[in-house]
Amino acid sequence: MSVTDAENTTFEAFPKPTHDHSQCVKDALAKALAICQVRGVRFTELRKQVFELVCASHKPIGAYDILDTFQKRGRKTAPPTVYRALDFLLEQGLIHRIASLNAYVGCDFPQEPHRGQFVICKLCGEATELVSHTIDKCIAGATEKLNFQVQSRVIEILGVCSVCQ
Amino acid sequence: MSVTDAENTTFEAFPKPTHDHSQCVKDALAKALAICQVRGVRFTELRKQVFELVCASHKPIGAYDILDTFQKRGRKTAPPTVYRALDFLLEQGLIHRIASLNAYVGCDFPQEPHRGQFVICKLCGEATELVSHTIDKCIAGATEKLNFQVQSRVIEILGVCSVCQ
DNA sequence: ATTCTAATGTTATATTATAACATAACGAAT
DNA sequence: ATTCGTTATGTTATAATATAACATTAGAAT
Repeated sequence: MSVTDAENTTFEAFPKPTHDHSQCVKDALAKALAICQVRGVRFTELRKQVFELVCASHKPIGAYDILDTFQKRGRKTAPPTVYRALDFLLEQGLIHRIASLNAYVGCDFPQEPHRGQFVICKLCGEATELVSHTIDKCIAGATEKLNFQVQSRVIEILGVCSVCQ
Repeated sequence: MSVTDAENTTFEAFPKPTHDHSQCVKDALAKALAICQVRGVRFTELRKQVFELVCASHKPIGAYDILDTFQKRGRKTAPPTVYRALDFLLEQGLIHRIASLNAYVGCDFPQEPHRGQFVICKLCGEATELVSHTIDKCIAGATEKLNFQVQSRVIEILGVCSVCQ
């Protein structure tokens, strides 16, 4: 469940190992499908399967992990197939790329475009997404002073989550 | 020259193409040398040369660019040689890695350990380092609520700098 | 001088990502 | 329903980034 605090930061609580993940996947799929329909873009079977694998856990997953899974399932797949599906999902804001891990994770707030902010546990690998308007404002303040036009941002906080401590 | 603003953000003005860069390099080398002496770690010739190449501009540089330069100079070098020197410089906080570019850039504030925050121009490639305590506090606030122990952070802001607009 | 450790050299390979071109599937217009 | 143009996927090859594992060399400490 997502939470919004006094500083106007929205975040998912760090996913408990016991949570009903099948529900997460179901929800994510339903949202993704709806978004693609509204936008008139095609949520093809390939894209759906890649999305499902990315959403299979809250741990960012590598492109080659996805590739391996496809191959283990007997589907003969090459890297571009996976990367193209990932690119589509990134463009639609359905997933995010974690630059510090070269990995991909489902977006918790796909309805509206935003710049991802992540908190990632180095022990269990779980990632939680923040949408902190305070961080946004702060960065906006610093970049305005530099007269810098922001296009994209990478904000990834690595450490140990509450569950793993 | 570094600047500190009302929000307690320290930053270098975006480097003008005309600035006297040889002075930047000289200063960086002197600082690095002093730091290594104090810490009793060896600023070897290889490390110095890699550091000089990283500091040769304010644009983050790739490991293989460094490798190519060494090879063009007639020095027979293999990737691990470069990566080990980069690892040393990273450990000592003399350079930072830019995860979104797979590249390395000199640290503007090597004296004290800190987590880098970068503003990077996609057109000219120049990077400027921020040390914003406001961003620090904001992230600390969000992570405390999650009961998350921060170990490291990646903050990279990409866009168009004042010079390139 | 000897010895231990840290640094570098060397070879091979792992990991992540894209270029370039071929084929197939789909949607729109006739 | 057929044709046509576009988008998506398949296929082959290769580029770009990074590390493992082991050998050798150079420094520092005794």
